[in-house]
Amino acid sequence: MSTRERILDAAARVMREQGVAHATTKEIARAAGCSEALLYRHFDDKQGLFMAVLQERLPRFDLPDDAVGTATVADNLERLVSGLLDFYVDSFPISASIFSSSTLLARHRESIAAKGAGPATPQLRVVAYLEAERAAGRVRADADPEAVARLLVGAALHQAFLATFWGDGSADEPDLARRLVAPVLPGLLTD
Amino acid sequence: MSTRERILDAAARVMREQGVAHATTKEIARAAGCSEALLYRHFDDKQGLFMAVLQERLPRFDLPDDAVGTATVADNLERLVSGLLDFYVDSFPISASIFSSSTLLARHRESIAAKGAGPATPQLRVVAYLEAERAAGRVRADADPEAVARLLVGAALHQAFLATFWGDGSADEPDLARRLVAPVLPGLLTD
DNA sequence: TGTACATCAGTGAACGCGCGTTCACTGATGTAC
DNA sequence: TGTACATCAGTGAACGCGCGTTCACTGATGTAC
Repeated sequence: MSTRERILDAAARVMREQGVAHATTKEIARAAGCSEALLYRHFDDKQGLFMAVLQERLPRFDLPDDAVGTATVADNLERLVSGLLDFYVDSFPISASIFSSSTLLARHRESIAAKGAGPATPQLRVVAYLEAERAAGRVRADADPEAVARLLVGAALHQAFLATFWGDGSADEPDLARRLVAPVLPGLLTD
Repeated sequence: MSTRERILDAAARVMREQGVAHATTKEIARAAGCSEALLYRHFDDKQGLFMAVLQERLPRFDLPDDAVGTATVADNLERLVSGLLDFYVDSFPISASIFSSSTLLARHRESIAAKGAGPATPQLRVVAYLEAERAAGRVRADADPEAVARLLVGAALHQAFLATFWGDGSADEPDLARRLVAPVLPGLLTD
């Protein structure tokens, strides 16, 4: 693994485990097993390193959306929510760092605008799935895909918020994804 | 307004507008219109000031729960979600500060454990409302109040996340609360 | 009433420390002839 | 093959600055006699 990658891993790990306030150049270098000086051979400055972490170490949310029309909608949604739970629990601690500084947030916002992706991506994926199922006739015509997507995505984010707050992998309820999907099914499925 | 309150307001404002990374003693004192030295007449140290902000300047979530049995469940839920949206949009920026430092998070977690309240409070309030309505026979016996509460609370948190990210009061959709409530009603209401 | 002292909110200036950053350097590896 | 030089990943030590914190002090207000 290249040095640059090692440094990014180390920075992400420190941010995740100790918080961005403790992510000093000294601490990151220690975690990467190198000198502080070496950080500056690979990144312009500390903010540049943080930006690189946000761009390259925030997990992407990928769903296998070839699921349209296969299995049941309930099963597909359950797997989707299960993926959302993993995604947010994983990414929340680093995502939270973005909000620690208005200048970092502004830079990240711009870099997001430049490329695709962004914080609404997971929601958009769920909306796309639901609309595809609606087109396929398995979801009611009068359903509100965006509202349903917000509910499911939101619940996953909320769970990540609580898990990060309590530190443990708190409330790893086995059936959580299924329980979260169940309440929206009656209004969603065609008869 | 007492000096102490002015300092707390100033610190909360800086944290909200610039992020906790910019909330230095110099900046807080400037915002409060006093000397840095004065901060230490009212708080032990900077972390003590931050703790006080978290305890005294994070809005409490209060719902008027005398609504059980009155109006319709749909209307009550809509007002509840509307309150949740305001609450999270308001509190998110400061809440995010908690995660910037593992030591601050640990101290806050302890102070939470000592008193009541905590990040699960909004969810518990919604659960309590739904269970009361179920006892009153307006919510189906086979409904899952906790899952529904997580969906609604989560969607509100998610909205606050996006709004804070985009900086504007982004997506102040007029009917959002109603749209978020609608998808869970079919599985919730008794016939 | 004046006078002497106590109290207290608030400050300017300094303190030391740890931060982000730079610089001159090293030592290993590659390359030309 | 040896030799002279180039390249490049990496570092120790220093730099200046801004941070959190403290201290001796001020000036206004209250209080005792």
